[in-house]
Amino acid sequence: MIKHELFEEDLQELARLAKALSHPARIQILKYVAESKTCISGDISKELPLSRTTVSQHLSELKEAGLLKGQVEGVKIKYCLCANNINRLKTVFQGFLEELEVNTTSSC
Amino acid sequence: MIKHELFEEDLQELARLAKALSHPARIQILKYVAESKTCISGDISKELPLSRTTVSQHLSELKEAGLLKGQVEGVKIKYCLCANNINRLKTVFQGFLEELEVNTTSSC
DNA sequence: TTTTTATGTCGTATGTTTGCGTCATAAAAC
DNA sequence: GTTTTATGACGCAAACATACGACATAAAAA
Repeated sequence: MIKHELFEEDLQELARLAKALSHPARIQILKYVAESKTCISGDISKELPLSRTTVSQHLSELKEAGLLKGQVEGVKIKYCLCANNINRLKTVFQGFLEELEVNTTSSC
Repeated sequence: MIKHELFEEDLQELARLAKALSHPARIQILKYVAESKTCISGDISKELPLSRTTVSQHLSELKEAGLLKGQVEGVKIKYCLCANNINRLKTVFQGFLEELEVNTTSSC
């Protein structure tokens, strides 16, 4: 009995994406990968005030959400944004934010 | 030792807002309040596949995040979007999404 | 071939979220 | 004044998230 499934799929998708962004470490990772060309896993860990293990877990979550991909390069792993899903993220969020905008009549 | 506080305040703010949107019930509530003029607490509960108590808790979380306000009207409580903070939400998210957009060179 | 380096996985502790029933309260209807 | 209606607050259980040390693995360097 997973209550999430009782909601419309588009609500679930937006909620899943929002959840991926719901921790400052994951946002910092996404920003860092976006702005750096290198984006090696080890470099990411060094940027954050968390243990390497914990960062690795946050990386997995972002991979799970489809926002990142990792490519093996010898011993190292090069992470990069997954353009398709980042674009999907934008579409979904912008659509939602516009829906909220339209009726600012019911606001206070 | 709250690890969240080790991150920059702008990352924390975005994460807090994303967390408020990280459950389909809360997204449905925001959409419903945005599109309906009435937005009585009881009506909201009836729209969702959750108990009234649980919906009330989600409403509190949205209030806590500043996205909603409730005005007492006799026995009933009328909910409405909080325009200021909804706009803040838009600014913050759009800024973030643009940052990700700029360097799609480092993508795959 | 041994050691070092980069990384993921596992187990576990602690903390947070979700979901709901029961209770309390206060306005409105009777 | 009693009952009904609408609602939040409290307390609890189950599920999930966060954080990390210890271990495993596999490429590269020595």
